[in-house]
Amino acid sequence: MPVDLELTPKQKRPAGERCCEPVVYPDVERQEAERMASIAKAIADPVRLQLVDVLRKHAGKVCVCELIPLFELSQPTISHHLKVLRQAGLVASEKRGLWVYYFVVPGALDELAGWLS
Amino acid sequence: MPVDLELTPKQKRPAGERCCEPVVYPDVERQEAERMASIAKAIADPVRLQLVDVLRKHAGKVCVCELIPLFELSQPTISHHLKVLRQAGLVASEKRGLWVYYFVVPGALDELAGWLS
DNA sequence: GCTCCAGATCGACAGGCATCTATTTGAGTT
DNA sequence: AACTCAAATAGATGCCTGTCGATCTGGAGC
Repeated sequence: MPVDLELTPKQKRPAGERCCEPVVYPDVERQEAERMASIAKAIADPVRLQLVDVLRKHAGKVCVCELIPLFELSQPTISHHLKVLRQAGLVASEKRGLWVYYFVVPGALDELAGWLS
Repeated sequence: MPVDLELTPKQKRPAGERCCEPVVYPDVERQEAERMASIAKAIADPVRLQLVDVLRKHAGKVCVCELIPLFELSQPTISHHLKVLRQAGLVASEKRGLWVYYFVVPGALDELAGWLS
């Protein structure tokens, strides 16, 4: 995403005319925006948002086999969504015997939550 | 997105065995999840996130011509991103003479912000 | 009317994504 | 070793999305 935050000089405008306030620029830097956007992207799917919701509300760690029947989706699809969440750093997993337990990474949502509020 | 929140019966498991807690389900209903996911999707792009950031931090309304030079992107691309934000109900616009002014719709981020915190 | 400018829309293209079925992996169990 | 089961991976498919250049729209001013 080629975003440039070095403010490029304002476009020429008819002499003495402005359409609004002088110059406006984001408080949030590009890197920060990219980080938060990637978190937002991870929860930008209803299934993933609900997965995170379940994991958050449930204090402990939750087994994948408990998550699958919550949705009318195939096991690989749920596995895929969990992978997306893992790669975004939002959740992590731990294998115990045959089963794999997922949990929300503490603080992972904080930056975005802070910006939104 | 075919998400079913009617909890489907748990899968069969070897008698007397469970991998974890009985049953877990989301606090957030499907409709709610879809609404919040669509908001998340709108800010799931660094450019759009920064656009919202500018509009939020800047109390008043901001002219499109002020937004364009903030990014190294073509005018149609910025226009497209603003349209996405508009369709998500996150921003609104108002035409005054030649120029179009955008602003954040009050409260539009509240539901998602609340869930995240 | 004609011209000029700001912004939106159109059409195209490349890359990304959600979903599926089929298969593989890896840990227990017999 | 052979079998079973949970979860991950692979590969395919159809749709969605970010970007661009070109064009359209509609208000201002001559």
